[in-house]
Amino acid sequence: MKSKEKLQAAAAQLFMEKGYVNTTVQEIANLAGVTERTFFRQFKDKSDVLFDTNNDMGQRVAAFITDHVDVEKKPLKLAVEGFVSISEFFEGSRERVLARNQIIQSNPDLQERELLKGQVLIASVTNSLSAQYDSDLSELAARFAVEIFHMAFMKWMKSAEKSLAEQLLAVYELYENSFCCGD
Amino acid sequence: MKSKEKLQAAAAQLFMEKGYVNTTVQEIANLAGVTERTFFRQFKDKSDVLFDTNNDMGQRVAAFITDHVDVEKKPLKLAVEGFVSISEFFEGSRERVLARNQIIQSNPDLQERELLKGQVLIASVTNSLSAQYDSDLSELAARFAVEIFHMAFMKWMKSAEKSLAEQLLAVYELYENSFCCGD
DNA sequence: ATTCCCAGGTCAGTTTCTGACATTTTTTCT
DNA sequence: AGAAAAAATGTCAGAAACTGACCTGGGAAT
Repeated sequence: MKSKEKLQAAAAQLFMEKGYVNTTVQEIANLAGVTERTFFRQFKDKSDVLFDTNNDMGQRVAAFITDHVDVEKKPLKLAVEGFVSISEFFEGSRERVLARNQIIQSNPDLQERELLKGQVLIASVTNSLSAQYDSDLSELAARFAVEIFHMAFMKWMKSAEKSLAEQLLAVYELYENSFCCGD
Repeated sequence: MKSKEKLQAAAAQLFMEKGYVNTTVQEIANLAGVTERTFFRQFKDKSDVLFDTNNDMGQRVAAFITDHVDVEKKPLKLAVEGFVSISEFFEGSRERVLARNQIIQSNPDLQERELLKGQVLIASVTNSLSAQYDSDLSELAARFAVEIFHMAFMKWMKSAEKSLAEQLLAVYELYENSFCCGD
């Protein structure tokens, strides 16, 4: 087990036990059996330990989009389908996702970081869309799609009744039924 | 001049002169003629000095929305009009806004904080919309409206050719023409 | 005038984060 | 295998961000 993973595991455990603010980087490092200094070599700051920096999700959604080019289809629809395509990835780890989200919601710093991740996601999706669509249109669609995902994700976490994919489609349909065509 | 304002002025000056990361809270406090301690009494952290906490903008947009209830009108349209209604507020201080934005774009921490402000904005708009519309629909419209504002704002900063209001309507029309009706 | 209040000062301490350099561990090359 | 190179981690010193506890002076209220 690499030290990075050990640190992530240790952090997750301690954040759950005593909360984010009450656990010090010292403690995380100790529990992981390494030095505080190597924590800061692996992660740019304390909050970083909770976030994937590699934008896995963005890559996957972008891949789906580039694999399903279809000039007939509206960009937002395509982007939302991209998110649907990765949604089952979350279904298996509902527990972990919920726990992680609880930690994040407990602290403004973490919320901010989560939002920044959203920006990276937008950039990925924008980029993959812009191979087929106008640049502004791509960005707008990407932003809307990420917001739809965000809402669906929140609803999915609040209640287990629907799958994430279903929530995504539900929000998308809410949009289609209520926003489109005229004022 | 209250110490809070002196600190804000000092911070703005120093951030411009030497950049955000290179200026210390010490220096800001010194230039403002107060102690480091009182800086942290006025602002929760270093970045806080750049942000209005009172959500002025959200209040104004929300006020417009509640003043212009119209069951015929789609919520997104109404929300966008809310943003249009406050857009002239920015026109007068383009210089300041640009300078401030340059500082913010120079540092991830500041970008994150700006994004959190966006969430507060979303909450305000959602709240004002939900007096007339379904709760989920209100949130979705608020999110989309804020994204439209965000894009328009960026374009407005990049070039002075169009007013912010014009950019807003341009982005909104891009949405109307390209997203609506069918897949 | 006396009390009270409160913005600000003082100080000591914790925590986060970085730079510089030493040491260990792993990989690569022959 | 064994030397050389490279990557990871340790050590240490220190700056900067932030907090808690307590003190102080001067203005507002009664």
